[in-house]
Amino acid sequence: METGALLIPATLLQTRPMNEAESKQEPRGRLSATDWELAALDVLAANGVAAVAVESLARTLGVTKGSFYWHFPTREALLKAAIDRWEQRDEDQVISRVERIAEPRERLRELFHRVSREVQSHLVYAALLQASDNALVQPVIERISKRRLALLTEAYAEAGFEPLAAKHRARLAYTAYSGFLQLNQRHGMPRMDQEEYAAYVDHVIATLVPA
Amino acid sequence: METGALLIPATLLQTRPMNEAESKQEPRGRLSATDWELAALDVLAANGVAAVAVESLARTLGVTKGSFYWHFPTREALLKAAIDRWEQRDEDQVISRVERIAEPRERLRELFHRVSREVQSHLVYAALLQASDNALVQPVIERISKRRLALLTEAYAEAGFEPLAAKHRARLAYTAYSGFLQLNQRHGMPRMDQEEYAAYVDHVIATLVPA
DNA sequence: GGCAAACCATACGCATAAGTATGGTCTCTG
DNA sequence: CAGAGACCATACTTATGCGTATGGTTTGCC
Repeated sequence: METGALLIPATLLQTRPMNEAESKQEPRGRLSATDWELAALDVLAANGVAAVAVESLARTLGVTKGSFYWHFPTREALLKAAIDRWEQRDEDQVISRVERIAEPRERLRELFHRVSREVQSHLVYAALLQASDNALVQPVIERISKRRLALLTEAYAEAGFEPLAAKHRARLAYTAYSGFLQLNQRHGMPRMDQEEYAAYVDHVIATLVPA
Repeated sequence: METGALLIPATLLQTRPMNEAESKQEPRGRLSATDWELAALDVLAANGVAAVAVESLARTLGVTKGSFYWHFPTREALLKAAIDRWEQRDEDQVISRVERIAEPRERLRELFHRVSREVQSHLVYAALLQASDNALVQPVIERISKRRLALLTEAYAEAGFEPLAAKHRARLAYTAYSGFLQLNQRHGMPRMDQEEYAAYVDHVIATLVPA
């Protein structure tokens, strides 16, 4: 049903062909709405919601505002389009991918590992969390939280937890996840290296997933 | 151990005498720098860092900008003063208070309970976390994170954890804490009622603190 | 090759919020 | 009770960033 590497957003891995001098001005002919959305996701992941500004984006795309307002009526529209794209492309695929695993404990372990594998792929989510007071992103992260929480809760329930205990453990796991994102991306806490990080993930799994 | 009153910042509980019509304009004579700092902490807790604006603050204090710029050279100065006040008043007291408990497991449990007792008292910290990209608050939350993480790590180590395991468990506990703040204050996730919340805290303690 | 439509540049308007300049009023103290 | 310093109001200036108006250039297509 799905193809392999779709888990990781193209924008985050720079899969998009880096044809001309990508650093700044890259005058690759005309632009489409999609180009703007991808660029928006890039700066969203790198610098947060507030950094998604039309004049700034236009500069990095080698054009001016005039271009932008042909493709989008407003900045909000771009933000919404970009977030929608991200949400459907990444979010839905993580869910559907993990949901297929029958054994609940294995499903949980896989979920934790997936989340940990490519931290980069969660920069957008971290940025959205950070800007959750924004009227546009608030419903998004609320929706995503509900969905992921439900996934976790069900897995724990299937793994033998009492309904309430499953709910609590799911909440614990999910808050640990988003707290980790918040404290590691772009600030705070001493950054971990690769093996320390792997060891940490193992510890989390050992602690939060029943043997 | 119900000394909890000191835990909760005065600003959050409105301990300050509510002499005249506090809702809006409250013309209580002249103002001091401290008044501005307390008011700043109020809106900081209620509406985040961005909401700490001088004209807005002036309105709620019943004065104009002219007053503000007599007490402070800049908005940043106010923010720094307010955060400093909060950090020293609240943060130091939680630490020093909990550090006195000799038994490590009891110390951990007390820490979790303290944190959970008055969610209100952590609105400021949640607001700071949210604005951690701000150049002023970034070092603050970094400093606080290090301190709290060290406290947790030491407690786990004393409780018999291997050094690395203690570090990991501490990180897990701390990220769960800040993730919880992030997802509950002012957005996201369905709000919990009182008893569900208490049950959740118990679950967290049972899961993260060794028996 | 010429005309629409798609795409873009330039030059504005406008709102917000910080910060400045200047002069007023209160209050304490000698 | 008078003057000095503390406190505040009013009226600016300035910077940023969204959005608009208008016209220019490119591209697909007959």
